[in-house]
Amino acid sequence: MSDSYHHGNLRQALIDAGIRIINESGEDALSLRKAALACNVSHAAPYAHFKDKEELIGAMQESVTEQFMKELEDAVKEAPDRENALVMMGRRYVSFFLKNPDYFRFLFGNRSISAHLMPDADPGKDYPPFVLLKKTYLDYLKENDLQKSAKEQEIELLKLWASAHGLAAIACMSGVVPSFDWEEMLKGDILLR
Amino acid sequence: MSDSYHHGNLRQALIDAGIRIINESGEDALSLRKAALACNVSHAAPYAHFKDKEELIGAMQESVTEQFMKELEDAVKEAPDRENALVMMGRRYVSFFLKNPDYFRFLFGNRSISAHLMPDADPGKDYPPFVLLKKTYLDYLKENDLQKSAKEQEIELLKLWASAHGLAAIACMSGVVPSFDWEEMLKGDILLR
DNA sequence: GCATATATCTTGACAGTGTCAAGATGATCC
DNA sequence: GGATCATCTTGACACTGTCAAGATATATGC
Repeated sequence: MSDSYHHGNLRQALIDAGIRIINESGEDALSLRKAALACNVSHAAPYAHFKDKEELIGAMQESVTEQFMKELEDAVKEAPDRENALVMMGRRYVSFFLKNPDYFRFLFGNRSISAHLMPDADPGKDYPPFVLLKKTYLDYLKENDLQKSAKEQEIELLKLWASAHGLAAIACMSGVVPSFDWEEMLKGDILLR
Repeated sequence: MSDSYHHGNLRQALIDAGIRIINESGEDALSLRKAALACNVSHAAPYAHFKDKEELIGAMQESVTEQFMKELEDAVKEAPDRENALVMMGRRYVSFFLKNPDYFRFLFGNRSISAHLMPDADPGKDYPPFVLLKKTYLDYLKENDLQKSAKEQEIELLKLWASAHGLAAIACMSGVVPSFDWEEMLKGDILLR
Protein backbone atom coordinates (compact mmCIF):
# COMPACT_ATOMS: atom_id res chain seq x y z
CA MET A 1 0.00 0.00 0.00
CA SER A 2 1.80 3.11 -1.12
CA ASP A 3 -0.21 5.86 0.61
CA SER A 4 -2.03 3.98 3.31
CA TYR A 5 -1.96 4.89 6.97
CA HIS A 6 1.00 2.63 7.57
CA HIS A 7 4.08 3.32 5.59
CA GLY A 8 5.43 -0.18 5.21
CA ASN A 9 9.14 0.37 5.72
CA LEU A 10 9.43 3.73 7.37
CA ARG A 11 12.58 2.87 9.30
CA GLN A 12 14.68 2.26 6.20
CA ALA A 13 13.00 5.15 4.37
CA LEU A 14 14.02 7.52 7.16
CA ILE A 15 17.60 6.29 7.03
CA ASP A 16 17.73 6.78 3.25
CA ALA A 17 16.07 10.19 3.45
CA GLY A 18 18.53 11.26 6.14
CA ILE A 19 21.51 10.23 4.05
CA ARG A 20 20.04 12.00 1.03
CA ILE A 21 19.60 15.20 3.05
CA ILE A 22 23.21 15.07 4.21
CA ASN A 23 24.47 14.55 0.68
CA GLU A 24 22.38 17.37 -0.70
CA SER A 25 22.50 20.00 2.04
CA GLY A 26 25.11 18.92 4.58
CA GLU A 27 24.70 17.52 8.05
CA ASP A 28 23.53 20.76 9.64
CA ALA A 29 20.40 20.57 7.49
CA LEU A 30 19.46 17.17 8.89
CA SER A 31 16.43 17.17 11.17
CA LEU A 32 13.96 14.52 12.22
CA ARG A 33 11.11 16.62 10.95
CA LYS A 34 12.58 17.08 7.48
CA ALA A 35 13.36 13.38 7.22
CA ALA A 36 9.79 12.60 8.27
CA LEU A 37 8.40 15.09 5.77
CA ALA A 38 10.50 13.55 3.00
CA CYS A 39 8.79 10.25 3.79
CA ASN A 40 5.30 11.83 3.71
CA VAL A 41 4.81 11.14 7.35
CA SER A 42 4.03 13.29 10.38
CA HIS A 43 6.76 14.89 12.45
CA ALA A 44 6.51 12.46 15.36
CA ALA A 45 6.28 9.26 13.33
CA PRO A 46 10.03 8.56 13.55
CA TYR A 47 9.63 7.95 17.28
CA ALA A 48 7.97 4.62 16.53
CA HIS A 49 11.33 3.45 15.11
CA PHE A 50 14.02 5.52 16.82
CA LYS A 51 14.03 6.61 20.43
CA ASP A 52 16.20 9.58 19.56
CA LYS A 53 17.60 11.72 16.80
CA GLU A 54 20.91 10.20 17.84
CA GLU A 55 19.56 6.73 17.21
CA LEU A 56 18.59 7.67 13.65
CA ILE A 57 22.04 9.13 13.11
CA GLY A 58 23.53 5.91 14.46
CA ALA A 59 21.52 3.85 11.99
CA MET A 60 22.57 6.17 9.16
CA GLN A 61 26.20 5.74 10.21
CA GLU A 62 25.80 1.98 10.14
CA SER A 63 24.42 2.20 6.63
CA VAL A 64 27.27 4.40 5.38
CA THR A 65 29.79 2.16 7.12
CA GLU A 66 28.41 -0.85 5.26
CA GLN A 67 29.00 1.01 2.01
CA PHE A 68 32.52 1.81 3.20
CA MET A 69 33.16 -1.81 4.16
CA LYS A 70 32.17 -3.04 0.71
CA GLU A 71 34.92 -0.92 -0.83
CA LEU A 72 37.50 -2.25 1.60
CA GLU A 73 36.40 -5.83 0.97
CA ASP A 74 36.67 -5.26 -2.77
CA ALA A 75 40.22 -3.99 -2.29
CA VAL A 76 41.16 -7.17 -0.45
CA LYS A 77 39.50 -9.39 -3.07
CA GLU A 78 41.19 -7.70 -6.00
CA ALA A 79 44.68 -7.81 -4.51
CA PRO A 80 47.00 -10.58 -5.79
CA ASP A 81 48.52 -11.15 -2.36
CA ARG A 82 48.01 -9.99 1.22
CA GLU A 83 50.79 -7.41 1.12
CA ASN A 84 49.17 -5.67 -1.83
CA ALA A 85 45.85 -6.05 -0.08
CA LEU A 86 47.11 -3.89 2.79
CA VAL A 87 48.29 -1.15 0.45
CA MET A 88 45.12 -1.19 -1.60
CA MET A 89 42.97 -1.08 1.52
CA GLY A 90 44.75 2.10 2.52
CA ARG A 91 44.16 3.62 -0.88
CA ARG A 92 40.50 2.73 -0.84
CA TYR A 93 40.21 4.05 2.67
CA VAL A 94 41.37 7.46 1.52
CA SER A 95 39.71 7.51 -1.87
CA PHE A 96 36.32 6.51 -0.49
CA PHE A 97 36.23 9.62 1.67
CA LEU A 98 37.75 11.66 -1.12
CA LYS A 99 34.75 10.71 -3.24
CA ASN A 100 32.34 11.46 -0.35
CA PRO A 101 33.92 14.16 1.81
CA ASP A 102 30.72 14.77 3.76
CA TYR A 103 30.75 11.18 4.96
CA PHE A 104 34.03 11.65 6.80
CA ARG A 105 32.69 14.31 9.11
CA PHE A 106 29.42 12.49 9.45
CA LEU A 107 31.08 9.24 10.54
CA PHE A 108 33.87 10.62 12.66
CA GLY A 109 32.70 14.07 13.69
CA ASN A 110 29.83 12.77 15.79
CA ARG A 111 29.76 11.53 19.32
CA SER A 112 27.48 8.58 18.61
CA ILE A 113 29.94 6.76 16.42
CA SER A 114 32.01 5.72 19.41
CA ALA A 115 29.12 3.87 20.96
CA HIS A 116 28.16 1.99 17.83
CA LEU A 117 31.08 1.41 15.55
CA MET A 118 34.38 2.25 17.11
CA PRO A 119 36.66 -0.26 18.86
CA ASP A 120 35.30 -1.00 22.25
CA ALA A 121 36.16 -2.81 25.41
CA ASP A 122 34.02 -5.61 24.00
CA PRO A 123 36.25 -7.22 21.35
CA GLY A 124 33.28 -8.78 19.57
CA LYS A 125 31.94 -5.33 18.82
CA ASP A 126 35.07 -4.02 17.17
CA TYR A 127 34.87 -1.44 14.41
CA PRO A 128 34.32 -3.58 11.29
CA PRO A 129 36.89 -1.85 9.06
CA PHE A 130 39.52 -2.37 11.74
CA VAL A 131 38.57 -6.03 12.09
CA LEU A 132 39.10 -6.47 8.36
CA LEU A 133 42.44 -4.67 8.51
CA LYS A 134 43.58 -6.86 11.38
CA LYS A 135 42.54 -10.06 9.63
CA THR A 136 44.30 -9.02 6.41
CA TYR A 137 47.41 -8.08 8.36
CA LEU A 138 47.54 -11.42 10.16
CA ASP A 139 47.08 -13.22 6.84
CA TYR A 140 49.92 -11.16 5.45
CA LEU A 141 52.19 -12.23 8.31
CA LYS A 142 51.29 -15.85 7.78
CA GLU A 143 51.68 -15.66 4.01
CA ASN A 144 55.22 -14.36 4.40
CA ASP A 145 56.23 -16.46 7.41
CA LEU A 146 56.83 -13.39 9.56
CA GLN A 147 57.00 -13.72 13.31
CA LYS A 148 56.06 -10.65 15.35
CA SER A 149 55.38 -10.17 19.01
CA ALA A 150 51.87 -9.19 20.04
CA LYS A 151 53.11 -5.70 20.84
CA GLU A 152 54.80 -5.31 17.47
CA GLN A 153 51.62 -6.39 15.76
CA GLU A 154 49.58 -3.93 17.74
CA ILE A 155 51.91 -1.09 16.83
CA GLU A 156 52.07 -1.93 13.14
CA LEU A 157 48.31 -2.24 12.92
CA LEU A 158 47.86 1.13 14.56
CA LYS A 159 50.37 2.67 12.19
CA LEU A 160 48.58 1.29 9.16
CA TRP A 161 45.23 2.43 10.41
CA ALA A 162 46.41 5.82 11.60
CA SER A 163 48.19 6.69 8.36
CA ALA A 164 45.16 5.87 6.24
CA HIS A 165 42.76 7.60 8.61
CA GLY A 166 45.02 10.61 9.03
CA LEU A 167 45.42 11.06 5.29
CA ALA A 168 41.69 10.79 4.80
CA ALA A 169 41.16 13.39 7.50
CA ILE A 170 43.61 15.82 5.94
CA ALA A 171 42.19 15.23 2.49
CA CYS A 172 38.60 15.78 3.60
CA MET A 173 38.99 18.58 6.09
CA SER A 174 41.57 20.84 4.55
CA GLY A 175 41.29 23.16 1.62
CA VAL A 176 44.37 21.44 0.26
CA VAL A 177 42.33 19.04 -1.82
CA PRO A 178 41.95 21.02 -5.04
CA SER A 179 45.64 21.91 -5.27
CA PHE A 180 46.69 18.35 -4.63
CA ASP A 181 46.69 15.22 -6.73
CA TRP A 182 45.68 12.70 -4.11
CA GLU A 183 45.01 9.93 -6.58
CA GLU A 184 48.53 10.13 -7.91
CA MET A 185 49.94 10.44 -4.43
CA LEU A 186 48.19 7.28 -3.30
CA LYS A 187 49.94 5.36 -6.07
CA GLY A 188 53.27 6.31 -4.48
CA ASP A 189 54.77 5.09 -1.24
CA ILE A 190 52.85 7.33 1.11
CA LEU A 191 51.05 4.39 2.61
CA LEU A 192 52.57 1.40 4.38
CA ARG A 193 55.65 3.28 5.58
CA MET B 1 32.19 48.88 35.67
CA SER B 2 31.35 45.34 36.65
CA ASP B 3 27.56 45.33 36.30
CA SER B 4 26.92 48.37 34.20
CA TYR B 5 24.90 48.39 31.03
CA HIS B 6 27.97 47.68 28.96
CA HIS B 7 29.89 44.56 29.72
CA GLY B 8 33.39 45.72 28.94
CA ASN B 9 34.83 42.70 27.20
CA LEU B 10 31.88 40.62 26.17
CA ARG B 11 33.53 39.16 23.10
CA GLN B 12 36.28 37.40 25.02
CA ALA B 13 33.87 36.50 27.82
CA LEU B 14 31.61 34.73 25.33
CA ILE B 15 34.54 32.80 23.89
CA ASP B 16 35.64 31.71 27.37
CA ALA B 17 32.09 30.81 28.40
CA GLY B 18 31.63 28.79 25.23
CA ILE B 19 34.81 26.81 25.83
CA ARG B 20 33.80 26.23 29.45
CA ILE B 21 30.40 24.90 28.34
CA ILE B 22 32.04 22.49 25.90
CA ASN B 23 34.41 21.22 28.56
CA GLU B 24 31.66 20.75 31.11
CA SER B 25 28.75 19.49 29.03
CA GLY B 26 30.04 18.70 25.54
CA GLU B 27 29.60 20.52 22.29
CA ASP B 28 25.94 19.63 21.85
CA ALA B 29 25.17 21.70 24.94
CA LEU B 30 26.68 24.83 23.43
CA SER B 31 24.19 27.52 22.49
CA LEU B 32 24.45 31.24 21.99
CA ARG B 33 21.77 31.81 24.60
CA LYS B 34 23.53 29.79 27.28
CA ALA B 35 26.84 31.50 26.56
CA ALA B 36 25.08 34.88 26.81
CA LEU B 37 23.37 33.86 30.06
CA ALA B 38 26.72 32.76 31.50
CA CYS B 39 27.96 36.30 30.84
CA ASN B 40 24.91 37.88 32.51
CA VAL B 41 23.81 39.36 29.26
CA SER B 42 20.64 39.13 27.19
CA HIS B 43 20.15 36.45 24.57
CA ALA B 44 20.75 38.72 21.58
CA ALA B 45 23.78 40.56 22.94
CA PRO B 46 26.27 38.23 21.19
CA TYR B 47 25.12 39.61 17.85
CA ALA B 48 26.99 42.82 18.54
CA HIS B 49 30.24 40.81 18.39
CA PHE B 50 29.53 37.77 16.19
CA LYS B 51 27.37 37.73 13.10
CA ASP B 52 26.65 34.06 13.60
CA LYS B 53 26.84 31.14 15.96
CA GLU B 54 29.41 29.81 13.51
CA GLU B 55 31.51 32.93 13.97
CA LEU B 56 31.60 32.40 17.72
CA ILE B 57 32.59 28.79 17.19
CA GLY B 58 35.32 29.96 14.83
CA ALA B 59 36.69 32.32 17.47
CA MET B 60 36.57 29.53 20.06
CA GLN B 61 38.48 27.27 17.68
CA GLU B 62 41.12 29.93 17.19
CA SER B 63 41.49 30.19 20.95
CA VAL B 64 41.85 26.42 21.42
CA THR B 65 44.27 26.25 18.51
CA GLU B 66 46.48 28.86 20.18
CA GLN B 67 46.59 26.64 23.26
CA PHE B 68 47.46 23.69 21.02
CA MET B 69 50.20 25.66 19.27
CA LYS B 70 51.86 26.56 22.57
CA GLU B 71 52.30 22.87 23.35
CA LEU B 72 53.83 22.18 19.95
CA GLU B 73 56.17 25.13 20.28
CA ASP B 74 57.24 23.90 23.70
CA ALA B 75 58.02 20.50 22.21
CA VAL B 76 60.26 22.12 19.61
CA LYS B 77 62.01 24.29 22.20
CA GLU B 78 62.70 21.43 24.57
CA ALA B 79 64.14 19.11 21.93
CA PRO B 80 67.96 18.84 21.79
CA ASP B 81 67.96 18.67 17.97
CA ARG B 82 65.52 18.96 15.07
CA GLU B 83 65.08 15.21 14.64
CA ASN B 84 63.96 14.84 18.22
CA ALA B 85 61.82 17.91 17.77
CA LEU B 86 59.83 16.11 15.07
CA VAL B 87 59.26 13.09 17.27
CA MET B 88 58.30 15.15 20.27
CA MET B 89 55.93 17.27 18.24
CA GLY B 90 54.12 14.11 17.25
CA ARG B 91 53.87 12.98 20.85
CA ARG B 92 52.54 16.33 21.98
CA TYR B 93 50.12 16.36 19.10
CA VAL B 94 48.57 13.13 20.33
CA SER B 95 48.89 13.74 24.06
CA PHE B 96 47.29 17.18 23.85
CA PHE B 97 44.11 15.70 22.45
CA LEU B 98 44.41 12.77 24.81
CA LYS B 99 44.25 15.25 27.67
CA ASN B 100 41.33 17.13 26.05
CA PRO B 101 39.39 14.60 23.98
CA ASP B 102 36.47 16.99 23.47
CA TYR B 103 38.77 19.45 21.73
CA PHE B 104 39.52 17.01 18.93
CA ARG B 105 35.96 16.75 17.78
CA PHE B 106 35.43 20.44 18.36
CA LEU B 107 38.38 21.45 16.18
CA PHE B 108 38.09 18.86 13.44
CA GLY B 109 34.47 17.76 13.54
CA ASN B 110 33.13 21.12 12.45
CA ARG B 111 32.79 22.60 9.03
CA SER B 112 34.01 26.05 10.03
CA ILE B 113 37.54 24.95 10.78
CA SER B 114 38.36 24.59 7.12
CA ALA B 115 37.60 28.22 6.43
CA HIS B 116 39.64 29.55 9.30
CA LEU B 117 42.51 27.29 10.17
CA MET B 118 43.08 24.52 7.68
CA PRO B 119 45.59 24.69 4.81
CA ASP B 120 44.17 26.80 2.07
CA ALA B 121 44.81 27.84 -1.47
CA ASP B 122 46.31 30.95 0.09
CA PRO B 123 49.71 29.79 1.37
CA GLY B 124 49.98 32.67 3.83
CA LYS B 125 46.93 31.42 5.67
CA ASP B 126 48.20 27.90 6.29
CA TYR B 127 47.13 25.95 9.33
CA PRO B 128 49.59 27.16 12.01
CA PRO B 129 50.48 23.71 13.41
CA PHE B 130 51.33 22.52 9.91
CA VAL B 131 53.46 25.59 9.28
CA LEU B 132 55.43 24.80 12.43
CA LEU B 133 55.82 21.17 11.40
CA LYS B 134 57.06 22.19 7.98
CA LYS B 135 59.56 24.67 9.38
CA THR B 136 60.89 22.11 11.86
CA TYR B 137 61.17 19.50 9.13
CA LEU B 138 63.12 21.82 6.83
CA ASP B 139 65.43 22.71 9.72
CA TYR B 140 65.92 19.01 10.33
CA LEU B 141 66.91 18.46 6.69
CA LYS B 142 69.37 21.34 6.86
CA GLU B 143 70.80 20.24 10.20
CA ASN B 144 71.58 16.80 8.78
CA ASP B 145 72.63 17.89 5.28
CA LEU B 146 69.84 15.90 3.65
CA GLN B 147 68.81 16.65 0.08
CA LYS B 148 65.25 15.81 -0.87
CA SER B 149 63.19 16.68 -3.88
CA ALA B 150 60.18 18.90 -3.37
CA LYS B 151 57.90 15.93 -3.93
CA GLU B 152 59.76 13.78 -1.39
CA GLN B 153 59.48 16.57 1.13
CA GLU B 154 55.78 16.94 0.49
CA ILE B 155 55.23 13.24 0.98
CA GLU B 156 57.29 12.97 4.14
CA LEU B 157 55.56 15.98 5.66
CA LEU B 158 52.17 14.51 4.91
CA LYS B 159 53.22 11.20 6.45
CA LEU B 160 54.40 12.89 9.62
CA TRP B 161 51.25 14.95 9.92
CA ALA B 162 48.90 12.13 8.99
CA SER B 163 50.38 9.66 11.46
CA ALA B 164 50.13 12.10 14.37
CA HIS B 165 46.66 13.26 13.38
CA GLY B 166 45.46 9.73 12.71
CA LEU B 167 46.70 8.46 16.05
CA ALA B 168 45.06 11.38 17.82
CA ALA B 169 41.82 10.63 16.00
CA ILE B 170 41.88 6.98 16.98
CA ALA B 171 42.80 7.80 20.54
CA CYS B 172 40.04 10.37 20.93
CA MET B 173 37.22 8.77 19.01
CA SER B 174 37.47 5.13 19.88
CA GLY B 175 36.61 3.38 23.08
CA VAL B 176 40.08 1.90 22.92
CA VAL B 177 41.54 4.62 25.09
CA PRO B 178 41.00 3.11 28.54
CA SER B 179 42.41 -0.30 27.59
CA PHE B 180 45.45 1.23 26.01
CA ASP B 181 48.58 2.81 27.35
CA TRP B 182 49.02 5.60 24.87
CA GLU B 183 51.64 7.41 26.85
CA GLU B 184 53.87 4.36 26.84
CA MET B 185 53.15 3.73 23.18
CA LEU B 186 54.18 7.23 22.23
CA LYS B 187 57.58 6.61 23.78
CA GLY B 188 58.07 3.78 21.29
CA ASP B 189 58.65 3.98 17.57
CA ILE B 190 55.07 4.45 16.51
CA LEU B 191 55.77 7.93 15.24
CA LEU B 192 58.21 8.97 12.56
CA ARG B 193 57.87 5.81 10.46
C1' DG C 1 29.95 71.58 27.99
C1' DC C 2 26.78 69.91 24.87
C1' DA C 3 24.68 67.72 20.92
C1' DT C 4 25.27 64.22 17.90
C1' DA C 5 26.78 59.79 16.35
C1' DT C 6 28.13 55.16 17.20
C1' DA C 7 28.74 50.87 19.66
C1' DT C 8 26.61 48.01 22.68
C1' DC C 9 22.88 45.90 25.00
C1' DT C 10 17.57 44.75 25.87
C1' DT C 11 13.07 43.36 24.64
C1' DG C 12 9.98 41.06 21.83
C1' DA C 13 8.94 38.31 18.13
C1' DC C 14 9.32 34.45 14.62
C1' DA C 15 10.12 29.98 12.51
C1' DG C 16 12.37 25.71 13.22
C1' DT C 17 13.86 22.07 16.34
C1' DG C 18 13.61 17.59 19.54
C1' DT C 19 10.52 15.44 22.41
C1' DC C 20 6.45 13.86 24.82
C1' DA C 21 1.35 12.67 25.72
C1' DA C 22 -3.10 11.34 24.00
C1' DG C 23 -5.62 9.56 20.66
C1' DA C 24 -6.62 7.49 15.83
C1' DT C 25 -5.80 3.79 12.60
C1' DG C 26 -4.68 -0.45 10.78
C1' DA C 27 -2.52 -5.20 11.09
C1' DT C 28 -2.18 -9.50 13.65
C1' DC C 29 -3.51 -13.18 16.42
C1' DC C 30 -6.73 -15.97 19.09
C1' DG D 1 -15.01 -10.90 15.04
C1' DG D 2 -12.97 -8.90 18.95
C1' DA D 3 -8.77 -7.78 21.52
C1' DT D 4 -4.00 -6.57 21.28
C1' DC D 5 -0.31 -4.27 19.55
C1' DA D 6 2.61 -1.60 16.46
C1' DT D 7 2.35 2.34 13.90
C1' DC D 8 1.02 6.95 12.75
C1' DT D 9 -1.33 11.77 13.75
C1' DT D 10 -2.29 15.79 16.30
C1' DG D 11 -1.21 19.04 19.58
C1' DA D 12 1.67 20.93 22.83
C1' DC D 13 6.08 22.43 25.21
C1' DA D 14 10.64 24.31 25.93
C1' DC D 15 14.61 25.50 23.56
C1' DT D 16 17.21 27.25 19.66
C1' DG D 17 19.21 30.88 16.07
C1' DT D 18 18.04 35.09 14.21
C1' DC D 19 16.11 39.59 13.27
C1' DA D 20 13.89 44.28 14.14
C1' DA D 21 13.08 48.15 17.15
C1' DG D 22 14.28 50.58 20.78
C1' DA D 23 17.16 51.80 25.11
C1' DT D 24 21.58 53.14 27.02
C1' DA D 25 26.27 54.23 27.43
C1' DT D 26 30.53 55.77 25.24
C1' DA D 27 32.95 58.44 21.89
C1' DT D 28 33.31 62.29 18.77
C1' DG D 29 32.96 66.92 16.94
C1' DC D 30 32.14 71.57 17.94
